[in-house]
Order: sequence, then C-alpha cells, then structure tokens
Amino acid sequence: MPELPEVEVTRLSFADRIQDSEILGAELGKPLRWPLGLDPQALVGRRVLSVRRRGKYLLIDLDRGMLLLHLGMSGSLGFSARVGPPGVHDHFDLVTTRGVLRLNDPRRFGAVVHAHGENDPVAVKLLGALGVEPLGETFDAKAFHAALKLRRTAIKQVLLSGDVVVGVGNIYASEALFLAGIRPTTAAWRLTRPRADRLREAIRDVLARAVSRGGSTLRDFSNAHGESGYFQLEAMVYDRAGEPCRTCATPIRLLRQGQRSTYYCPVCQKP
DNA sequence: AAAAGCCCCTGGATGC
DNA sequence: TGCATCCAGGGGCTTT
Repeated sequence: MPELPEVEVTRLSFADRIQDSEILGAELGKPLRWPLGLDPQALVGRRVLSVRRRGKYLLIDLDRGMLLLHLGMSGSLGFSARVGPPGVHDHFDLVTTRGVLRLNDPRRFGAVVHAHGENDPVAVKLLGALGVEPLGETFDAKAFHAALKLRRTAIKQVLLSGDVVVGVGNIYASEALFLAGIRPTTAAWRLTRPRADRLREAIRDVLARAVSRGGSTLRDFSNAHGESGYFQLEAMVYDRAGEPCRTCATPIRLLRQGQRSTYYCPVCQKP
C-alpha cells in the first residue's frame, strides 16, 4: 500500500491519540520482516512522546528508545480503545493506556523494530541513507538537479530508489512524472534544470494533494480509524493502461521498469 | 559507487 | 469448481 501520503495520513490519524500514553504491553503475531529486537515486556511502562515520519517509516518516540514501523506493501495500522482477538493478519499490538495500536499486514513485508535512539545502529541502517523529505524545506531545487546529474539510470528508477528523495513510490512516481511532462524512461542526468524544477514541484504537489485526499486506497489501505483514501480517483495515469489521457485522450501506456509497472502518456510526457 | 535482480509473503484476478 | 499463473502501494541484500 503505502507511500508517503498513506504513511502520513496514518500518522495524522493516531498521533494525537497515542501521545502521552503509557505502554501496558505489546503482543507479537507472526514474524514480520525483522525481529522486534527486544523483549516486548521491556516496553511496559514506557511513555509515548510523539509520532514522527521519515520517508515511509513511522517513528514512535518513547521516553526511552523508539519504535520504527514500516507498513511494507500491505500494512495498515488501526488505533482503537478496545480490540478483539487478533485476526489472521494482525501481527503486532501495542497496548497503551489510551488505546491499542494494531498492525495488520497480510504480506508481512512490514516491520516493527526497537531502537535505543536515532544513533542506534539499527536506526542508522534503516534511516541513514534516506534522501530528503519532499515536503520539507530541505528539498532544494538546485541540490535536486545536482543529484539527478549523477544518475545514469531512468528517472522513474531514481525516484523509486529513495536515496535522492524519499516517500515517492510506484503510484506517485508515475503521477509526478506525468504532471512534470517527463517520460519515465528519461535518463535522470539528462534532465535540464527547468525540467528538474518542474519535477520537484510536481512531486510536492502530488504528495501534498494525496495527503489531503486521505491517500490512495487501491485495495486495502485505511487510516488508523479505518477510513479509506480517495486520491486514486484522480490519478492521471496510474492503473489506467489503455484508458484515454485526461489531458489529450491518447491511450495511457504501460511498461515495466525494474519489475514494476509504469504508466505514462506518450504525448504529454517528453523523453 | 551505481545499477540491476532477487527475494520476502499472501491474496485477488484471470485464464484454461 | 479447480488449478496454474501473474500481479500487487516496498526495499534490503547480493551480485555485477
């Protein structure tokens, strides 16, 4: 599911509610991507200070240490005052004085990891090489263009890699490239400064708009209250192969890049 | 160092 | 109805 907008929508939907709670316990279900790295009992008594986001990771700051959560491809979080017994795909419960945070993740590509802090080797390994936050002040146009100059591969691949800019996944990479009028196969280093600037604006625009629509719900995404997102209804190209471009009516094309589907308009997007 | 492939896992859609 | 195949919002790890 989740790219930056879905992770951010999830964060916004429970951060206030879990803040200042005290952890009463944690329950682990089937193994996720990595072990928790801690006896769940050791979380008892910890206080939740805040919930932040870095790329597609959620960071739950505790009064001692932190939890790093990733939703993988199919993860979603729910937060409610009381919960029933875990379902087959519920693999993590964080029980607090203010409610239970529950991770549902059928494919189990997601993760919940404990770190002592941001300098903990575990945290450094997961967060250390990440690119800039696209919605932050540090997403600088000149630096973005300079970073693209160093990459010989297709711009779509660079966006997905997350080491130049974070949070752009398969849906929003296609969407941003459409908005910027750039063919996904264009080599990153060939982009002129004006085109890079336009791409930067498109990334910020599409991600911010997707957050405001509650993210994209293609099959199973929902926020921590169980509410779906609606951005998919206004997608210009993603999942629209063969359908008419909303700008010029040319059929949208589908191609494979690095075993992922890419959608684009051959007329509106220039090489 | 960058780039390309390979996996991890389950479920839904499609085709025979 | 049954079974095989392909595809899916990610990304770390290994190999070139």
